[in-house]
Formats: sequence, structure tokens, C-alpha cells
Amino acid sequence: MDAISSLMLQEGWRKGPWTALEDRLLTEYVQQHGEGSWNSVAKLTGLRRSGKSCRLRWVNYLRPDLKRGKITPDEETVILQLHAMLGNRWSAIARCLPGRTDNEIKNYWRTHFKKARPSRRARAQLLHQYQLQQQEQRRQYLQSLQLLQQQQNHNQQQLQLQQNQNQQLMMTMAAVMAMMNSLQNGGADQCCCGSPVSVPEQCCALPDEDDALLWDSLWRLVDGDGSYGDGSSGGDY
DNA sequence: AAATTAAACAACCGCCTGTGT
DNA sequence: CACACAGGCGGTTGTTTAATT
Repeated sequence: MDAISSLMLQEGWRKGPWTALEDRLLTEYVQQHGEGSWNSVAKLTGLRRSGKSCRLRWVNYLRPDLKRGKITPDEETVILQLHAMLGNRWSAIARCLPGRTDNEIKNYWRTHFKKARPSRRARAQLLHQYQLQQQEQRRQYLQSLQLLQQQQNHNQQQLQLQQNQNQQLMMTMAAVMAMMNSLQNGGADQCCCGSPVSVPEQCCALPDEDDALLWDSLWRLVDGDGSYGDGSSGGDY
């Protein structure tokens, strides 16, 4: 409570709903003195109301030119149009609607057009929608987790396969190198494993079938066709 | 029929502006 | 120019009435 309000209460200012007697006193005052000088109402009539309160009561309730009753559809249209143009300038809107007060229009707007708190039924519906949304989000989250897991397993398998292929390639390379060496050395002194042999077949030389595979791999490498292995990995070799 | 909720209305409050001194 | 005061304005709150559960 501010200083003026507490002072008003100390001095015995009345607040709250107006009585019929207060209305009559105020009406008589305005008839005699005209509108304005609201602060002198209390002195001249004995009313224990502030000037502000007197003015508000007169303007919003006692003025004889006030139009009573519901807002008509035409008036509603005007209110909507003017509000779209002027915003919350209620007094400006009220000036275009004779007999209506800014307070009345403001209340009407708030009641009918300002986004109202949803009804209980609407709130329950909103809550239900929210819960369904939450369920769906949870389901999607679990699904993506599962997908991620599958992806990781797949990657693991791919890695393993790649390692195997690399190993095989290294072995092939080593065998090729050994073969080259043996060809350079007349083909008799050393085997691919380094053992001194006169005939390669007597050491660790590959059987015919493996031998063919080995040469096949070598030509692929030389051709550089990148199709080594399962054919899915292009460019890493 | 009682309890609860929403709508409508009335009044108050604080801030701002215009005016007189 | 600075100050005080009255009046005006928009936002907010309180109360009553009507509708719904």
C-alpha cells in the first residue's frame, strides 16, 4: 500500500462498492457544479471518497449518456476493427462508441477476445495430447538407441573383416617378396621363410591352389582396380 | 442440491501527462 | 526551470452472477 492510500484510510476514506446514497450525492454535485474539480467533491458533499474514485464512478456508471445493456454485434465489429488499428488504447476506442466507457470496452475485450484460460475439458484434452506426445518421443528415443546399437555392431564386424583382409594382404605381399627374391637369386638358395633350400617346393611353398590365389591378388594390386576383397571398399588400398 | 469454475462487471492502483504557479 | 496537483489512462484485482460438473 502506498503512502497516499494509507493516508486515505487514516483519514477515513471509503473504498469498495458505492451505495445508492453515495451515488445520489455525487450526481447532485455534478448537476450543480459540473464535471471536474473531483477533489472538492468530498469537501462539498461530505462524501468520504477520493477525487479519483468519484470521477471513475461518474464516468463509468452515473453519467446520464451511458448506454446500458449488452454490446451489440455492430459495436463488437467496431471494437475489433479499432483494436486492430489502435491496440489497447481503450479511451480512444471508447470515443468512437457513444455511450460506452473505456472500462466497459476493456472488460468486454478481456472477456471475449483475450486468449482465455482453457476450460477443464480443454485442459484435460491438452494434458492427454501432451502425454501421447511424451510416449511417442520415448518410443522414438528407444528406437534410435536400438538403431545406434545395430550400427555399432555392424561397424565392429566391418572392422574385423577389414583387419582380416589386411592381414591376408600382408601375407600375400610377404609371399610375393619372397618369390621375387628367390627369382632374383636363381630360385634356389632361400625360401620365402628364409630357409636355405634348393627347391622351393620342399620348404613352405604354397600348394598350387594357394599359389594361384596369390598371383591373382598380386595382379589385382598391380592393376590397381581397387576391387580387392569383398568389392565393397573402394579406394582404401 | 452442492461445489466448483467461468464470465461479467465494478473498482482500485500506479504511472504518465498537462497545466498552473 | 522545477515543482505540485488534477485528471486521464491502462493494467490488475475483487466481487457477484451464471453455468457446469
